[in-house]
Amino acid sequence: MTVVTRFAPSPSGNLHVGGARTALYCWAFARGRSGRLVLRIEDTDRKRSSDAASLGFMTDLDWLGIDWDEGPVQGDQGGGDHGPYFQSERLPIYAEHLERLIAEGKAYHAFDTPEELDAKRKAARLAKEAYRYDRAALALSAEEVEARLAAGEPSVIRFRTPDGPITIVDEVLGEATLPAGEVDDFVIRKADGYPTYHFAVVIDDAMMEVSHVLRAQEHFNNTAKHMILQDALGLPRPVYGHLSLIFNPDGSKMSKRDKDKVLRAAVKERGVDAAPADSHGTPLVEADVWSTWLGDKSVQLDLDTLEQVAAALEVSLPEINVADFRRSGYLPEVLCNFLALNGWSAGDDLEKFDNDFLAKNFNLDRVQKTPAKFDRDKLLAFNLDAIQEMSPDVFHDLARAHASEFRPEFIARLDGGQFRTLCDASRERSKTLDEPFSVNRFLVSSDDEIEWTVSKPVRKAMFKGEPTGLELLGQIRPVLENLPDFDATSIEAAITAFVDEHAEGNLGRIAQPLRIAVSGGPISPPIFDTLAILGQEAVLSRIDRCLAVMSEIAAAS
RNA sequence: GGCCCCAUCGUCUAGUCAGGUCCAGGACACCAGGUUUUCAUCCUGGGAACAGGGGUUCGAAUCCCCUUGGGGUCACCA
Repeated sequence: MTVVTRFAPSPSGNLHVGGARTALYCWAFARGRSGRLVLRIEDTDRKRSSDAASLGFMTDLDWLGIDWDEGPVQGDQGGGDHGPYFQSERLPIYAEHLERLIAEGKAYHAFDTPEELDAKRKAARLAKEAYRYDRAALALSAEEVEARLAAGEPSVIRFRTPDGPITIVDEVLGEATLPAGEVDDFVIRKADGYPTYHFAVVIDDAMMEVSHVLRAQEHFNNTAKHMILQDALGLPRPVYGHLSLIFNPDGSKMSKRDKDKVLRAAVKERGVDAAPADSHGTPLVEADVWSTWLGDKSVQLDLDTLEQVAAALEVSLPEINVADFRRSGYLPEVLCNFLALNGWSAGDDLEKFDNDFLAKNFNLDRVQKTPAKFDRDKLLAFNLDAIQEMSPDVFHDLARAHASEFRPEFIARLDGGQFRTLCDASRERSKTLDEPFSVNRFLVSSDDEIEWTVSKPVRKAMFKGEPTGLELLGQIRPVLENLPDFDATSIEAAITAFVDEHAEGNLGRIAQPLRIAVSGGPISPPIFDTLAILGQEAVLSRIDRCLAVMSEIAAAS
């Protein structure tokens, strides 16, 4: 039997890490068994689905290195004999099965209004009972159903759940039996004519010849519904494996809310009283929306707005979606490795592996039953390790591609040689592809944008010692000015000679004042590289301004 | 709350299915030293868990029961 797995996202929102892990497991399971991976878009909720989201999912899967054999066509992948792969295009297929169920008395029309159902649900909740549909529609006579249908009254179709307990068989969690009455007569076609998830998924899995369904644990109980539906329709049953969820370190669910939460906290802490404005001067968020968002934790900003505000305020939002990790400079193979490790292990203390290895070794036996908490620190450590193992050439190329997409100001400001120097100087100290840029923004600032605050390390570097750092800075300026070649090697030679003569060979005495002068703070790549990247003109100009500012401070104190 | 599932260091996990080789191993994080022109990296060392209680057994992290804790679900969302 050919192994066929499927990844079936609903195209609302973005691909988050949990979904990515599911996709990765589906991919690995199929690849390791010479099987196929089907990508199916579950867009039966017309209000929430969008083409942009579908495209986004495919882009993210591509980036992760998860390719699909059947599904929407993108690049050279997709297509297949079991399409269409968008559920919204499969309505005639569902209709056929629906008619059969009704004809056989296994499904029926129901006319309950949402309001009526809501009221019953509330009553159930009040009575501390699980809500179950009361089969009110079953009391209707055939004639009455006909008449109401003919009158165009809105209705849904419900599945008539057979009596008796249902045993779910799952390769990860084992068997579980739901007592009789646990599953009620659930809706299989909505009033708008679209099938519900349960109905579409069962038919599509069968028609697409899916042999193994690996999906999130939130679907575990749904499996009972799917099984009785398969029985009623006479469809084959795939093997199921339910995957535990991925949580934040604090145990909360990972979701976009986390971004709202972080931004809201930052805004409150800094006392920002109005939304920042865009380049045209109009606020990114209208005043009233802004204040309700600030005051009400249940209110969320849309993702684009949220990110624009965060960017304007220089707040870094937690990564939730695959795209976030990409922008933060994580490597796709590292993300995959780490994701695979959250819920599966290779055994024998083996932690580092690539997708190839995963495909060859992934199995359901070693899938963890417990939910995992997502530890960004460990991911970061993995990313660092991967970067340190890269050749300088590879790192440079990846960093350049990253900068072209997310840090264009560095591409614009630095010439090829300077960019290369930055990469070489940053590789072994960078945990992400973004770090050479995020921590070195002073490299692309204009010279007069540099500001100095007299923090403790600055005070120590500038005003302590004999002579003081400030004095040394003044002395080294002409040395740098008179350098014919301003490359890292020449700078190093000059500074080393200077240090031998004026600072007892102690490089730190001058490196720190120089670093502060050109960057505004005590942190930068190695000082020779930093100066070479900036170029002579910028270095001299920044030293001059620094000398002026610091002398004033020294005089005042 | 009903129903279902799960339970090893702070976190991800190895070991559990076939009980002894485990006074529980690895990784990240943490702590203490060291290297280093800052930051970061790097090196050395350290603390850190079988949720609790009952059984079964010569012997239990491993099997059984209870308690506790955690998760899922209870939509015309998927």
